[in-house]
Amino acid sequence: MDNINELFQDRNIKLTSSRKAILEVLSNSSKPLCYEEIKFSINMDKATFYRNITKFEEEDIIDSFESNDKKRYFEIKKSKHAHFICTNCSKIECLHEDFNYKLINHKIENIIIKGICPNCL
Amino acid sequence: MDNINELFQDRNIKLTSSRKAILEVLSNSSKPLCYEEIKFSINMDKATFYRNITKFEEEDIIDSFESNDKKRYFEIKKSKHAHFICTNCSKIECLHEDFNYKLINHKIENIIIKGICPNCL
DNA sequence: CTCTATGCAAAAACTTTGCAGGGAT
DNA sequence: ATCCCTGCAAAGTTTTTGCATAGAG
Repeated sequence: MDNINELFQDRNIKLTSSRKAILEVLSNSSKPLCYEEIKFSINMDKATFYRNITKFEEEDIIDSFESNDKKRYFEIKKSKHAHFICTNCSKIECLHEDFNYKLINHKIENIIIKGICPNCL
Repeated sequence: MDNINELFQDRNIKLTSSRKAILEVLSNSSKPLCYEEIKFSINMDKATFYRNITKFEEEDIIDSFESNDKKRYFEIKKSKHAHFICTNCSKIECLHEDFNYKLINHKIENIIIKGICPNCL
């Protein structure tokens, strides 16, 4: 994401420094992040954080999924890809392979594969 | 599952009526169930329930996954299949199609696809 | 100026843990 | 008799809500 401001144009959402901060952290990260991790970089109340996250999801700016550690992880919406979550070490991998999934009449938003990662095997 | 008692043989786990009850409810169900739903059929403390669920997972008797409603859903371990979870109505579908997923060096335990189901589309 | 966003504190929702007593083998 | 299981109550974790104030457009 070169210009976060673009995301706020044409959307029913106000540009605040909290929101900018969240999106900056997420777009500088190569992997999905949870509240704790984002909070580490920026100072923001958790209520504000989650309210903004909700807004971002409504506006189709980010995706989220629950990981093995019960936390929700967030990432900027980009080309659809699956996530592999290790149920042993909780590491999250982004999988860019093609999964050949065809679900007629379903809209697929998110694919999560849980299992044991190479390291833990 | 024709004989639940078989599951307890050869396993480091005692056959108690609580455990039998959980497995009976799960094996009579065509879909994954959460604590609330199982609790509806049988009377058992939630601590006991979750402790037994943990044991069952350790012993590879059941599988679980988190759904859209933040609850954990359980089912007797059977042929590997994916679950589709509707992020709108939270309905869970078991998908028996082949997904053609090949993840070298990973052990796949669970595949969850989130999106919008035909009904909600 | 108006309407939405923010921070704080408290609540909510699901799951886990401590502890004393009960049950399986 | 031993060790694991159970129920109750209380705590834990992540996320959500209410309310008064601050800030964006």
